[in-house]
This record gives sequence, C-alpha cells and structure tokens, in this order.
Amino acid sequence: MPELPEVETVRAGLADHVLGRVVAGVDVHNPRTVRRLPGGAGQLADELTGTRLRAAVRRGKFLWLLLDDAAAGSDAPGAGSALLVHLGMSGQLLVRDRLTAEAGAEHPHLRARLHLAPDDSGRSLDADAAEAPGVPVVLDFVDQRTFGYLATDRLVATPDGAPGGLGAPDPLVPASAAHIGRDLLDPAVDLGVLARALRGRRSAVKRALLDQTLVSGVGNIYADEALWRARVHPEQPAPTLSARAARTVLESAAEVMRAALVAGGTSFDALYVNVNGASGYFDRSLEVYGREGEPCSRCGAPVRRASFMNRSSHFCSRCQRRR
DNA sequence: CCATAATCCTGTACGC
DNA sequence: TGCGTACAGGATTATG
Repeated sequence: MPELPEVETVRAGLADHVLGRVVAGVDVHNPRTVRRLPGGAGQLADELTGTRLRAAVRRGKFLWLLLDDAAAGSDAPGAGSALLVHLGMSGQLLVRDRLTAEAGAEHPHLRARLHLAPDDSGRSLDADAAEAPGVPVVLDFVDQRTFGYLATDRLVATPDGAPGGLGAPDPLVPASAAHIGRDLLDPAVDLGVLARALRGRRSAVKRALLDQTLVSGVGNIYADEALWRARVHPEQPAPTLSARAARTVLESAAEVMRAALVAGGTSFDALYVNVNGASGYFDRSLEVYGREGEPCSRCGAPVRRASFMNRSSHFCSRCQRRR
C-alpha cells in the first residue's frame, strides 16, 4: 500500500522521467479516476493538454506535478496549477516509450494514460532513463481498486498555522491538499511542535498518527511499525504519553519510513510498483505488521493483532504495554 | 473537538 | 469446484 516512502519513490521516478515534457493528449479509461473534477475527463484533458510538466512535488501521500501552462494560454490567474495524484490503495504510475506501450497489451487496470511529447527543453540527459528525452512516452495510471485519482488543481499558500509548518516559508500546495500537514521527512518539520500537538490530541496515539492533518504520510503499516519501535501501545491515549515518548514515536516513524525509502518502498501482492515497474521489498523488514502469532524479534512474545478503527493493529503485548 | 461508521473498489483467501 | 463471506485499506463525509 503506498505510504510516504512508496509515494516518494514514485515522485523521484517522475522527476527523472517526465519533467520537461509537454502533455500531448489524455485518455481516461475510467471516469472514477477523475471523480474529483466536476468536468470529468473533458476537464482533465482541457487543462492538461499543452502544459509542460515542471516539477514533481510530494507532501505525505499526496503527489503533484507543477504545470507550466503558459503554452496552453490559460486565462486562470494566480499562483499556478498542478496535476494532483493520489495513489490510494493500489495506484501505480508507469512510464514507457510510446512504441513499446502501443505494441503491448494494456494493463487490465489502466485507468488513464497521458501522452507526453519529447522533452525539447534542452535539459541534461538522464543516463538512467530507459527512454531518451527525444522519444514520446506515455504515463500510465494503473489502479486496481480505484481509490486513487487524478485532478488538476490550483495552487494556494498553505493557511497560517498549518500543523508542523512553523518557522518555514509557506509552500504552495494544491487547494484540495491544503489541509494536509507537513510530513516527517519534510526538512521544515518541527518535531517538538509536532510532539506537543500529538499529546494535545485526546484520542489514542495511533489514531493521532494516522491523522493526515496533524502529520502526513503515515499509514496503517508504518504506524504499527513506528509504535513497535517506540514501544508504545497503539491504543494508549495520546495525552498520557510523556513528552519524550511522543517525540520517540515521531522519530521512530521517520526512521522506519527512511529505511523503507532506502529499500524502495514496501510492497504487497504486487499491487505497488514504482514508476519503473520494480516492486519494493521492504515488507521483509516489517517487525509486526502482518506477523500475527510470530515471535517479537525483541522479546520473543507473540505479535498480537487487534481491531482498531475498523483496521488491524499489530503490536507486541510485552514490549508495548498500555499504560 | 472527537469518535464512530459508512462509503468507494477489486482481488485474494478461506470455510463449507 | 464453487459459492458466499471476510478482509485489505486512505480519505472523505455524515452523524452522534
């Protein structure tokens, strides 16, 4: 399931393979993919065609490509616009050169395809790119469970007081993602501020960790892993955490996500594939998630699974005592 | 402000 | 073999 490390892997892949290219056409195979746009597929095509992809940006699990829409003659004033992508549960972005893509069969869960013209912007050649900058490519959005989406969106300044955003200039974000907090790998994030905010929540610590408006990027898998590392029970009330424990939880989440990023992202059931089509393999390093009944690697007690928030929580009942 | 539940979706796993 | 059911889960919305 794409959480922050997986989305970051996709972002980096896009940065290598599609920046500088101009959208030459858009095919939407499933209208659900563009459900966030009132004008649907037509609106997406209208607002993307002719724009150049300028940068690949991520916050938490939200990913967007900045659009240079001068060429499209857009009459929309303001700070600019972006193509916002959320991968949901099973989204993938796959880049292939056009001839290869059109020679083979389409992926059964192909939801949308962007046709990207050659990069004529004169940027330096990426030696790792499977395709040359001068070759047309397609960017395929594949999504089995269709929780993901594509949407064009205008950029806005993050509102004052955005969680975790203290002390740094407010970045521009897509309007529909303006409520999403900074993530733990954001250089501007302030762990002290976040730890205080975490303890200020009157909910269970895991619920607070999963709240994307407080801190973004942590999903069910890394929440369980972070709490195991910090030796904190998922259902411990956040206000009962010591300041030190709250900070440890956040640092643990950052650590486990950095480790996953190095490994290329966690992968399950081959549902997640990075931008080049290579699966991540961090799932072999998970300590508790999906390991019900197995011995805790730290103390040997069996890993337990409990229902929480209509999800599963995995934790060691000996290492992670509820206080 | 906070919690809970429902909603969207499809493939897999499992019991019978 | 097949059929029904449970499960997986992110974000949003509704309701208490």
